[in-house]
Amino acid sequence: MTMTQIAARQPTLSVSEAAERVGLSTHTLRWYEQEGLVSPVGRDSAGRRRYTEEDLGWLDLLTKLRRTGMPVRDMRRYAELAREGDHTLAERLRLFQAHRDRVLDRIAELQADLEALDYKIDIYGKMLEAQQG
Amino acid sequence: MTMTQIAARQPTLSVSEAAERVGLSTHTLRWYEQEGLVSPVGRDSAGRRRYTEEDLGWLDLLTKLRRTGMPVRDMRRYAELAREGDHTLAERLRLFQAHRDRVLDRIAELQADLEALDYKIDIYGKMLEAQQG
DNA sequence: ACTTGACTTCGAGCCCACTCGAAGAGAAAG
DNA sequence: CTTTCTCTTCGAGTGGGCTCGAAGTCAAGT
Repeated sequence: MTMTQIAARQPTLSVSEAAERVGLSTHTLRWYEQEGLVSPVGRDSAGRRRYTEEDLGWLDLLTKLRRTGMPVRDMRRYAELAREGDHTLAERLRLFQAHRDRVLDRIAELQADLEALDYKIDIYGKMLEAQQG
Repeated sequence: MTMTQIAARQPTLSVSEAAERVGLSTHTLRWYEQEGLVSPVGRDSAGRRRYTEEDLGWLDLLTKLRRTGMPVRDMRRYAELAREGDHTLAERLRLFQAHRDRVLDRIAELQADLEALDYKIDIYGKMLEAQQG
C-alpha cells in the first residue's frame, strides 16, 4: 500500500477548516497551491479540496519557513524538490542548512539592535526621572 | 553663509556620503525626509543636503528601528514626538517599550521555528546516511 | 423548490517600502 | 564654453505576499 492510498483513507478537512488549523486564510491556501508550494490537494466528489493530516503537516512546515523569512520562491523550489523524490534529499538538506544560517544571523541582528534600543529606553527612563523628580 | 563657512564650523556630508555611512540609498534618504522620518536636513548655498553627525545618529537609530520591524508610520510618529520636545518623553518611552516587547516576541518566535527546522535538518541527515551508507 | 452558505476559478487590487526615471540646475574639469 | 557629474524635485513604477471581488456551482436544510 502506498502513502497516497493511506492518506486517501484518512479523515480530511475542508479548505476553511484547514485554514483555521494552520493559521492562513482560505485565499492563501488556494494561492499556495496555485503557486506550487503545495502539491494539488485531493478533491471530494464535488471538486472541493480535502486536506489530509499530511497536507496540514506540510503547511505547518511552510508557515515556519515563511515566518522565518524564507521567500516564496525558495519555498516553491523546496516543494519541487520534495515532489521529485528521494534523490533530492541532499539538496533539500543544503537548502535547509542555508536557511538555518540566515535565521541565526537574523536572530543575532535582532538581539544586537535590541541592545541599542534597551540602552535608549534606559536613557529615556533617566531623563523622565530627572524631569519629574 | 557659504558652504565653506558651514564646513568650517561643522563637518557635514553630502547625501551620497551619508547614504554610504548609514547603509541606505540616496533615494531612501530623501524619501525619509519627505515622509517626515527625519527633520529637514541643512542645505549648502546650492541647495544641496548637508548631513551633520547628529543627523547620522538619528538615521542610525531609524535603521535599527526599521531592521527590528517597526513600520514607517510608527517611525514617523516617533519623529514627530521627538520634534515636539521634552513633554513627549513619556510617550516616546512607551513607544520604545512596546516595540521592545514586540522584538522580544519575534526573537522567541524565530527561536521556536528554528528548533523545528533543526529537527528537520537532523531527520534529513539521518535519511541521507541511510540512503548513502 | 428555494434559500443559504461554502465552495470553485480567475483576474484585479492593495499595502508596504522603497526604487526609478525624467527634467533640470550648479559646480568642476578640460 | 562645453562636457560631465552630482545633485535637485516630482511623480510613477516595482516586487513581495497576499487579499478581494465577481460570477458561478453544488449540496444541505426547511
